Amino acid sequence: MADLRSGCPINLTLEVLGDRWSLIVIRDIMFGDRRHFRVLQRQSEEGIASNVLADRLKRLVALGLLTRTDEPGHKQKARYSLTERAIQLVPLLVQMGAWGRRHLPVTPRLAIRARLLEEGGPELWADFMDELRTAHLGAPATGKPSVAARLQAAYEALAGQEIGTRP
Amino acid sequence: MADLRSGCPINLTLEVLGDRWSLIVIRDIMFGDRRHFRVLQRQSEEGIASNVLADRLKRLVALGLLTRTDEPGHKQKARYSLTERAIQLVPLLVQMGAWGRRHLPVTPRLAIRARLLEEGGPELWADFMDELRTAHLGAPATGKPSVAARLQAAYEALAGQEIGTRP
DNA sequence: CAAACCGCTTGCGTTTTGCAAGCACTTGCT
DNA sequence: AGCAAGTGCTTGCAAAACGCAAGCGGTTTG
Repeated sequence: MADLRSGCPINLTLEVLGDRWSLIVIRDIMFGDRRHFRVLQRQSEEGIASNVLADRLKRLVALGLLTRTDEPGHKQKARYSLTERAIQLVPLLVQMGAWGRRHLPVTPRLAIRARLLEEGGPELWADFMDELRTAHLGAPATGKPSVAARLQAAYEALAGQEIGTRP
Repeated sequence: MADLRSGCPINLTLEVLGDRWSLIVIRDIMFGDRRHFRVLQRQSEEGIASNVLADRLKRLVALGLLTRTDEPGHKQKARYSLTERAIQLVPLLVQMGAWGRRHLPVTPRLAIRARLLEEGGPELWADFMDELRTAHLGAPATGKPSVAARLQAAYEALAGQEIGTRP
């Protein structure tokens, strides 16, 4: 992040996240709880190439959006976690989901989480961010019912329906 | 937009806007009221190349985010306007500005608009969107005090201060 | 002890980007 | 009338990024 084009907030955000893959990686770690390289690569809906994934992980760690730690009890397993910085991207990702859902040809199965988060409003986002803090930063649990679990349940319910409704 | 990687709302938004220049162009049209090619190119803070600008304008028109019309009374002048789709990007751009302002090395002069919009909240965004509708879609004016003017005034006030405060 | 798995690298062809120059045309000035 | 300035955009070319497939040195598992 040496040569910056300008100090405009929107531009700077674009310089950090304005490519086709960085936010995909963050999305999968955040909403899919995919914390390991192979999982991020192979369970990716979009099919990210391993060299690109490696590059993005390195870059996001360097930018302070992810941290890389060794998995305890497994010498070569690397575990990626979100930083506070990345967790604060939740409202941005929600807005991206909201806009995409309104204006682009989304599939219902993949849009359900976006819809729930959008409808939940800022309070739900804050709960979800707190949950991410316990999962990724080791913050104490709040004891509230899990937002992630609700999102996942809705997703699976729709994935089940889909067998009957789409070929 | 033929071959899509997946139907996830975030991914689709990224496929449309996930590059280093598309949102810069929209930002300049939206907040800087730059509606012509040469102005977009030469008054760009970030220095966009003319071929990239041409490509992005074409692409954004094709995607339904901009419209291109001939300027009345000037045969070769083209005027770019935001569509409703693009106007609905306001909340997303506000979130991008908010995140960038918190986490990246912004310059105060360029961050002031982001700050005002962020602090104004959804009501201010809605007013601003209505204003964009009158400016770009020919919607009737609301008669409310102009948000764009307030943003511009704040920007200029800070640009004035800056002469004394930064070399 | 072999097979599966781990994060990641390498090689290579294709696509996108960035930079500078320029083009056909219109407008404004004198 | 004539000419400079301005209009949106194109072209040529080098550099960087991307996408794909294969594979590598190590670890863990059965």
